[in-house]
Amino acid sequence: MANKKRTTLKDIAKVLNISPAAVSKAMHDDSRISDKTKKAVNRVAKELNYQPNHIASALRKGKSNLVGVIVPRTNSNFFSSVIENMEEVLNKEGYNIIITQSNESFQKECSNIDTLLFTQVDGIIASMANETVDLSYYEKVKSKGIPLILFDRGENDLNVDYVGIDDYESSHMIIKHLISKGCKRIAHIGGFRRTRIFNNRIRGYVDAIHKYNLPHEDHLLLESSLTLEDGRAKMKELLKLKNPPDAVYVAGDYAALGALQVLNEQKIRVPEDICLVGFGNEPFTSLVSPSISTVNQHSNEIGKIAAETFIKRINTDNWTPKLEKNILKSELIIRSSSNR
Amino acid sequence: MANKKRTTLKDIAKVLNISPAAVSKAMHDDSRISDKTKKAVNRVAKELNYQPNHIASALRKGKSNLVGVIVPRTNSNFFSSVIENMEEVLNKEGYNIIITQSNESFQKECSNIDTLLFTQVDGIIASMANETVDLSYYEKVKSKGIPLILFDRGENDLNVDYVGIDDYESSHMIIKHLISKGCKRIAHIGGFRRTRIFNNRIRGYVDAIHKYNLPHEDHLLLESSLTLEDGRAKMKELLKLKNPPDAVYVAGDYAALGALQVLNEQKIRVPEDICLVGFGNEPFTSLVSPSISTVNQHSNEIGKIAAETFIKRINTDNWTPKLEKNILKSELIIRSSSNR
DNA sequence: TATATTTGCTTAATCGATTAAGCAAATATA
DNA sequence: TATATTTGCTTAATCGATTAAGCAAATATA
Repeated sequence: MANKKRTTLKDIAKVLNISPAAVSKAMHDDSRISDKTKKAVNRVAKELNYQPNHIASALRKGKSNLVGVIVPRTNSNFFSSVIENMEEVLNKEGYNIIITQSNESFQKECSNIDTLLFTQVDGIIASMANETVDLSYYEKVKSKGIPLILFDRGENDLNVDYVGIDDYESSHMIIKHLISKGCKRIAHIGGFRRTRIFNNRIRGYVDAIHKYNLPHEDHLLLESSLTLEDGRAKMKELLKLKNPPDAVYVAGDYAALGALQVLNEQKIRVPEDICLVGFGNEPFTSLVSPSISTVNQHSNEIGKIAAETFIKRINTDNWTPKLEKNILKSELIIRSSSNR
Repeated sequence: MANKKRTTLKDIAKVLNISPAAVSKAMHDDSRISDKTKKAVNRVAKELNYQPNHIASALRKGKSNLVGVIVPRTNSNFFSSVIENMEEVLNKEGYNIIITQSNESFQKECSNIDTLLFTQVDGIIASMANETVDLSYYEKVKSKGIPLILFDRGENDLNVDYVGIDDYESSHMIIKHLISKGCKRIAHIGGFRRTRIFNNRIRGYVDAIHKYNLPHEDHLLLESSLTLEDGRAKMKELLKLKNPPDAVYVAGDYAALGALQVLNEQKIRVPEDICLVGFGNEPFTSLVSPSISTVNQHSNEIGKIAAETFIKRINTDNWTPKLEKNILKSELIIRSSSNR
């Protein structure tokens, strides 16, 4: 293979008979370098096909221009869209991202953090695994003094910047919508209470139910892992009640799909007999029949804001303890499953 | 924030009153360093919470231990699963990966390649965008002398290592299956011929049709972008034929879903009136009704082999022109849409 | 006992790019 | 004209880890 050595600043300097330092400054458009020299440097750089050695510059400047990203899984419309938008902002600022997946495993998440720190990333943007309760690894990131930004699955105790949607308010929006469709007994298949976002959805559900004077019964509120399978199981539980609900609000789209499958199998008409609303706007929600009403979490905005928050942090030397908590409004997408 | 400087080899050396060189060697278990010193070094390293500066070592050794990955999009079960398996192999060997998405855009793909080269990756593992015809950017990677491995969407002209499934044979398998279900007029909604994998599926379809003496008519073979929308359009075209097919083999799952929607809308029974088979085993194929028969591409194996091929290449100094072409057997998953 | 080898380290250079400090020539200002 | 400032560079050190070369002491071999 062509193993010709790469061109360095020194090579350019030699051609022009100036110092490497002058070349470096010319490349960075330093005001103390003449236009003539700058032009010559750029010309020779192009001729020799110069590509800066990013590693050398990283070592000298003490920063890698890499941002680590940790997500539960990339294989989800929400996360991949967040990443895409994050990337756009960060690339523009000269940063590249290293994406890692935790697969919802706490252990994998910890090892990802170690990997990213080892790679000397300049910051970490993360959404936590469902399993994660112990925050010591994130404390480790904080103690390194590099920016840590959480999104979607954040943890308030950590005291770091956060971007996400207003889960509490989203629940209100859903309940209000279901009531407008004439629903009188609304059940909630929620996520695990220990995860903040799911806890907020549950609180929102309970408060909205009270606000509108609907029956709030313990067996109408179930906690779930929100997998498709568990969505099926929880829907079956609800159908076995002697007084089943006329609407079900599920805190995740996969579980909502499971619920829908059970309803279809049992020939219960959706939305005529039971209205169904999911959460997350996964693409399949519009593909199944009936299509599932769900909540759009503005993944593009979240990605963009998370990236911008990072940029802001990295550019302020004087660490300000003021945190950015960006809570976005979500959007209810009404489809067949609740549109009666 | 705690901005205490990171511990370096020098710090450890100072504590033990030996040279940084000795510390470095002790860390790497050099045979010329005494056990006593090694133990002491490890003890102090732990005490001072030493983390090696990856960047400094990368600069000195001329390698970054980063592998660049380019995929059309991470938001697909196939690609995210490939990446997951690749990561596992590479992490074990001390490599980290930088994932980038081309979003099926040739231009984005080129800029991703530039980004990765700029980041000094030690190699690139890629699956090409649909748009990509011009290979000059990949030639650039080759000319840098770093390993380039392609998977799934590869291009034979490039003369690089490749991992994928046997698309030609997969088509045969599908046609054979459909014939076993009594189908007599089998249509194919294929991808763009310029992409090798789709061309192979088309060739496999045509040859199998001939082999089994089925009618091979031009209007039964359509070329498509394989999006959901185009799947719908092409299915409508097929239904307008005066002699419509009794089975449709679609070269991608999203397009297959589009086709299914049209069939459902027009009250054509699947599989009774028309059998449907997709390609790729995207999760939703098992979720829609009827569930869609499809082809599993062994994403885990592909990821593993691609990573292993990279490791093999990076560890052989003497460049051997012998290429690895790994063609895996695929697996047909028979579901309701073709099981009559 | 005399020489050869091995052990366990040190010294100094290196990977490229960057930057603080400084210097001479050119230009501006008093 | 004398001094101050600006311009356009150079010199040398630096970011940490690594490694070739080498040296003295310890050990092995003849």
